Amino acid sequence: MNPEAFFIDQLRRVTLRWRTRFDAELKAQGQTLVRARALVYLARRPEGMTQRELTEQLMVEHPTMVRILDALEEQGLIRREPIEGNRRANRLILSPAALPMVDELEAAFAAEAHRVLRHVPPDKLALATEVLRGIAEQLEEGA
Amino acid sequence: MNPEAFFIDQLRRVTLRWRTRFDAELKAQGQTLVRARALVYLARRPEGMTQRELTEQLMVEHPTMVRILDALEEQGLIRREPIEGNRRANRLILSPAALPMVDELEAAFAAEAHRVLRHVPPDKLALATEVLRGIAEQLEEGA
DNA sequence: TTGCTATACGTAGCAAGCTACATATATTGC
DNA sequence: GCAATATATGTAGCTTGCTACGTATAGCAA
Repeated sequence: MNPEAFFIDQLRRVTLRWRTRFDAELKAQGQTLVRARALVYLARRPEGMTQRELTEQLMVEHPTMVRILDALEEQGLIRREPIEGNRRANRLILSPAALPMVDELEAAFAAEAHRVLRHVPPDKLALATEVLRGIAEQLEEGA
Repeated sequence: MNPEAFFIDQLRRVTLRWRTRFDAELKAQGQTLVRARALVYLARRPEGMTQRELTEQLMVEHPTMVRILDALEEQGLIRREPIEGNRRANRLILSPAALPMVDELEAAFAAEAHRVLRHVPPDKLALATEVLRGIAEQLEEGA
């Protein structure tokens, strides 16, 4: 296998394994990786944000977001609130009940990330990150 | 966001964007990224292999593989052949009709990979690959 | 040989990606 | 002001991941 193909294989491998591991860890709390990410991003913005903004930050397509939010709303962790003066957008607000869970999720995420990445020297991690960021931009330019 | 979290975000971003792009390119041929990968691996082994072997090579779980193979069999590109002396395993065989498509797919994959990765210097790509491989192993050890 | 365990494949059902299409509301340009 | 366009959200339906469970066959050990 050529180096480019092998790189792509490893990418897929790590991304999926990470998701699987984290989903398994969160299962007890009834959460998943993406839903946890959504909650964490929302917690950083107490004044709330629209679905569109959250969709961009999480880098998913909007139908995916709709379902994530449906699930979180069902769990009583967020609500979609009408925005005065803008009847097509919603403001997403974290329920007070969600705050302790968000702290737990954030801690679990950081701990797990560190457990998985602890053997990677910081300079190599930085370089790999930079390579990935460059590729992502290349992909998003459509080029 | 801390460097570890940012790294993980970039990982997900690149992996998904790559899959989306490649799926879109293959749509005209009625194929997808995983199915193409399956065909390419099978083409490298004219004597065929069992589902278990292919499952390991593609790094998916076996129910995922079952569905991929169902689709490919439906398209007439492969067949599951009984193995003499082993009544539980199947030998997967590529149909002769699939060979030209496999060549196309392999060429498309290589071309697209190169288009996306051409701006990454080989030494950096190698380093990033090595980082990813290390992380994957860490993840697979369960540690 | 008989029964336990391991292996190979399959089915069911869920989550999370995606595209394509639908609906309602804003915005903009004439 | 009205028509055309753009934006925000939602729905439908597909693929690909996964886990959990089912079934048949192989292998091994008492």
